[in-house]
Formats: sequence, C-alpha cells, structure tokens
Amino acid sequence: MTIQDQLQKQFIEAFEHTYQTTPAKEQITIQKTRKEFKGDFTINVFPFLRLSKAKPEETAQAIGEKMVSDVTFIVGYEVIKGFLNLELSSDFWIDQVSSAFAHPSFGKAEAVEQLSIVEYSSPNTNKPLHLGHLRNIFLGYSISNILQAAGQKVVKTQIINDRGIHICKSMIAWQRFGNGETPESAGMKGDHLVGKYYVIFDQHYKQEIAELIANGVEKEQAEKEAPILLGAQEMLRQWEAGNEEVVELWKTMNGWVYKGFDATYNAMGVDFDQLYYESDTFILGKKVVEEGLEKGVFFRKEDGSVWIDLTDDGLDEKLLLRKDGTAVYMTQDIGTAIQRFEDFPAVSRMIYTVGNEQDYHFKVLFLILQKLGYEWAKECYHLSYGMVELPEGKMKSREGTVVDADDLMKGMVDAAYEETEQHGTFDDLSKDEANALADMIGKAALKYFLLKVDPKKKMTFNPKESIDLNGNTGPFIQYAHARIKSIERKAGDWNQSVTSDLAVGEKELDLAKIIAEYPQVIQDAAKEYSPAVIANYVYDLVKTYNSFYQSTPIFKADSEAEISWRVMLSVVTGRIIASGMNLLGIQVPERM
RNA sequence: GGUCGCGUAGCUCAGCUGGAUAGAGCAUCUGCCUUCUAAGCAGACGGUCCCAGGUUCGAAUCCUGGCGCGAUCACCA
Repeated sequence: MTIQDQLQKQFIEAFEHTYQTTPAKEQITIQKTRKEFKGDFTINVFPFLRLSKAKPEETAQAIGEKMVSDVTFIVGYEVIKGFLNLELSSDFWIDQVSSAFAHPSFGKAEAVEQLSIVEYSSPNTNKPLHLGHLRNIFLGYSISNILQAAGQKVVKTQIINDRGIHICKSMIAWQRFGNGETPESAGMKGDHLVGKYYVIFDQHYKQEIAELIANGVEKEQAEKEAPILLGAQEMLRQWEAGNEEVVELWKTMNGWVYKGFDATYNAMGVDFDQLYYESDTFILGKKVVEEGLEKGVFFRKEDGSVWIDLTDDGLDEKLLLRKDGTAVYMTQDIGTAIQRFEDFPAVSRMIYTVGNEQDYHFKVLFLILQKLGYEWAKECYHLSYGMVELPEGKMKSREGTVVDADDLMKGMVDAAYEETEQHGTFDDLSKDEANALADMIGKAALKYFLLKVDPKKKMTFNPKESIDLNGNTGPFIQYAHARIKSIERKAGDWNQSVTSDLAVGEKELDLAKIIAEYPQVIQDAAKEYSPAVIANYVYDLVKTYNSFYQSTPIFKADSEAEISWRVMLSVVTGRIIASGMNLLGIQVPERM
C-alpha cells in the first residue's frame, strides 16, 4: 500500500469516527504539502463540509486531531483555511528508505494478472529507419518496461510491412539498374542499400513524368502512367499471384533489410518477443473482409471494390479491398489484430505505438473490429505520439531532409566521446572502455531527449541541443549516478543498519520523501503510458540529490550512524536512478 | 470546409482526476572547487498560463465560443 493509500484510509476512519458518515474515496485529494507550509501531505477538506456540517477550519481541526492521536507515524498537523497539513515522523521516512534499501527491486509491483501486447517500430522494408522511428521505438520499448515494472506481462511485437507497392519500387529499380549489387559488394548495410534503390526509383519516376509532360501528356496522367510505376504495380500483382522470380527477389531484398534493421535495433538496445509480417496477415485480413461482406458489415461497389460505411458513426466510407481484389493497409491491420488475439487469448490490452497522423486510421480500425463482433476490440489502444520535427522544419524524404537513425546515433556517440574526453574521464580507461562509455552517454542523450516530452506532444529535435550534456538531459542523470557509485566505492564496509533518533536534516528529509514516491510513480507512468512521467521524476530525484550532496559532507558526520544513513540515502538514490533509467531503456555507467 | 490534437517565462518543457504565492532547464548576470567526481550547487532576472465568456467558495486545469499552429479526411503504408 502506498503512503497515499494509507493516509486515505486513515482519513476515512477519522472522519467516520468524528462525523458518523463516510466521505467518498474519490473526493479525497492527497498531495504533497507546498514548500512554504509546514507538513508533508495536504488533504483538502472543502469537499466534505457538507458531510461535517462545520466550518472548514473546524472540520480540518477535528480530523487532524483524530489522525494524530490514532496514527503513530503522523506526528503533527496544521490547519490553514480548508487545508489539513499532516506531518509524518522522521522515523517514518527513515523506515521508507531502509525498506527501499532492503529491497533491491524497490518500486516494482507485485505480479498482476494482466498481459499487454505492445507494438512499436513496424517499419516498411523499403528504406532505413529514421528519426521518427526513434521516438516510436524508444517509446514502445520503454512502455513495455514500465508495464512490466507495474507487474504486467508484456509481449513486445511489431508488424513488418514487408509487402506492397513500396518494396516493389525498390525491387524494380534494383532489377533494372542494380547490376547485381549486394550489401557485401556495395559495402553498405542492407537497409541502406534497398533505400538507395527506392531513391533511384523516385529519380527515374520523376524523369519519366517530365518526359511525358514534354510530350504533351497532362501532369496528372503522367504521374499515373510513368512506365516504371506501371512496372512496380505489375510486380505487386505478380507477387500476390506468387510469381517465383518476383517472390525470390522480394525475399532476397527483404533479407538484406532485416539484417540491417537488426543491427540498428541492436545499437538502440531494443528487442522484440514476437514478429508479425504483413505478407502473412493480409491473407487472414482478406478472408475476414470476405466474411464481413457476407454478414453485411461491408458492401461491394459496382467496380468490385469493398467498403464499409461509417457515416452513421460520424466518419466516412473506408476502402477495404481494391477493385482488383488486392489488400490495403486496413485489410492487413484487421488480419494482424485478429491473429494476435488468437495467438494470445489471455491478452487484456493491445497497445499500438503509432504516430498521431494515423489517429483516424486506428479509430476506424477499432470500430470495424467492433462491428465485426470482436469483443476484445475495446481493449485496443492507440498510443499516439506527436511528430518529431527539425529546427529547419519537417522531414521530407524527397527533399533529403530525413535524419537517418544510424547516422544520428553515431553522431551522438561521437559527440559524447569528444565531450567525455575533454572531461578527462578517459585517462584511466582502455580504448574499448572509452568507446563503451561514449556509446552509453551518447545514446542516453538521444533517448532521454526523445522520452522526456509528453508522448502526445509534437516536438522539435535539435541535434545541437540534445548534444548538450547540461540541464535536464540523460548524461546529467548518468553523471549523478556515477558520483554515487564513487561514494559507494569509498564507503566500503559501512555499517548498513540505521538507527532511529538520527538528527535528520531538511535535505535528507527532502530526499527520503522523493525516494518513497517511486512505487507510485511507476504506477502513474503505466497508467498514462508515459515514459515522460518516469523521466521527469528521475530528474527531480537527481536535482534533490545534488542539493543534498552539495550541502552534506557524507563522510564528515558526528557519528557512524549519521554516515551510514547518508550513505544509505546515496545508495538507494543510485539504485532508483538506475532503475528509472532502465525503464527508459537507458544504461547508467559506474563511472564517468 | 469536417474531424482530432496542441497553445504555460526569450527558447525547450513540467504542472492539468479543480485547491494555497504557476515550476525546472537553456540563455543572461552574481557567488561557491585544500570536502566524497564543479558534466555540480546556491541565488538574481524573467509570466496577460492564446483570447472571451461560463460553472465553482476556488480555474493554467472543467464547459462553450473564438484565434493561432499541426495532423487527417487516398484504390499510399
């Protein structure tokens, strides 16, 4: 039971005893007391005046009196207007820290019967990952960690968009202009090589359009009739028909891409438990659409295309199968969802980490699943996040302003290397150790920068600013952790038991209080699906710790007990920092 | 145009299940290294919480309307 739960319970008991009536749980707001007042937690009695039939001051007074006399760890109260400020004993806070120390996995909740499937990344296989994927992937991975810490079971997954016109574009460009080039012969990562042919396709496509227009064809028509596009479309049809040569090429090029993606995921430090391929699920999707057609959920237009009418729900008509019978995005997503719930019947939540430009798509998807009669459709949740923009504006692949994920990570690590070298940390390290450290710091800077912002807000990624290792950044937090580790090394065999009757200073208390908050923070982050909650908490913790650290000479105290207490505070803080950063998918070094 | 989201300090962001004098970082300025890592700490400066109404004892927070920005409304994924 968290501290707030305990206080809530005690409040209710005191209220019942005093006024013979029970206040509603939801109305009880317990918050940290503002700095300028005495006390630790504040309960507002305004909502209960109707029950107490007394003035705010009197009500708060009576309840405060009762709580202090009944609850051992509440040692004082103060009433200001309708605010009841409760003061908890220092022993209570010392106990909180001691028990956090005694439980190395402090903060993690007991297992609950809940299984979540978290989808993230879900790339197309025609080009490498970029900055936008980074936010997606770090978010999804972090959410998975947080849900696990909250006691849930999690299956991390992605749908790989391995079929469709986009990959056919790369394929046809490679077929015509590739001269048998492979990642090995080109010395390129597979995903970058396939991406290169996607660009080559686009160049030829544009050139052909220009030629057609020069020959008097309307622009709109030229865009539809460019030979290389027709070639790609023909390839898609052959692929769906199972043409061996096409399927073989498709397998080969996708294989290159997967190898490249694996390297990138590895560098990011993320992984998946279960993969789904659109090339598998679109078949199930088509089948379900046919069934839905028979059931009358969908309808067929004269040209043969299949639609759903959602105008009664305030939405539009939505296409489900093209007139040539081939699948669209929605078709495969229906199939994928059904497949997942068949594979994991126990699932209680299915989280799709996908950008907010697809809000409408998911609204429609969930509605369709509901209309098809799938009860679990209401367990589907679109974790929508805002776009990542650059200071210069939006990323546009055609204008070459896309920031490549591999390049970006390398740039961050290089910058971290330089900075750390200047700081002198590398002096006692081997080359390998130095590289490993720079890798940790650079990635922390990147991940923390992308995760500290509320997911639903769009954000600007400023490479220069993210490289800055000051302020609210990953490296700042890592640095605090490294300092704590240094204290632990120096402390050696310190006395690990802490007695009460310590003279506990203001800074120590501040720190103890924020430490005690951690379990609640994990629950909040899990409820909101927001790593930003964790990031902001850890940052707060570090700020509070730094203040304590600066003003309290840890090894210069009056007694052994004082030193033990301070070291214990440091150790617990260090563990929580490590744990919190871990939830964000960020590693913390022992020294830096 | 319809729908959805966002709008808080010069900049980047917290705070939002209604609660006391709205908080951090960056930037600018001032102090602090013979104490465990100064990538630090303490302080100063900086606010029409987009605007206008409404609900309430009380609104940055909830409701309505406006303004601004963005996304989306494809036989692309």
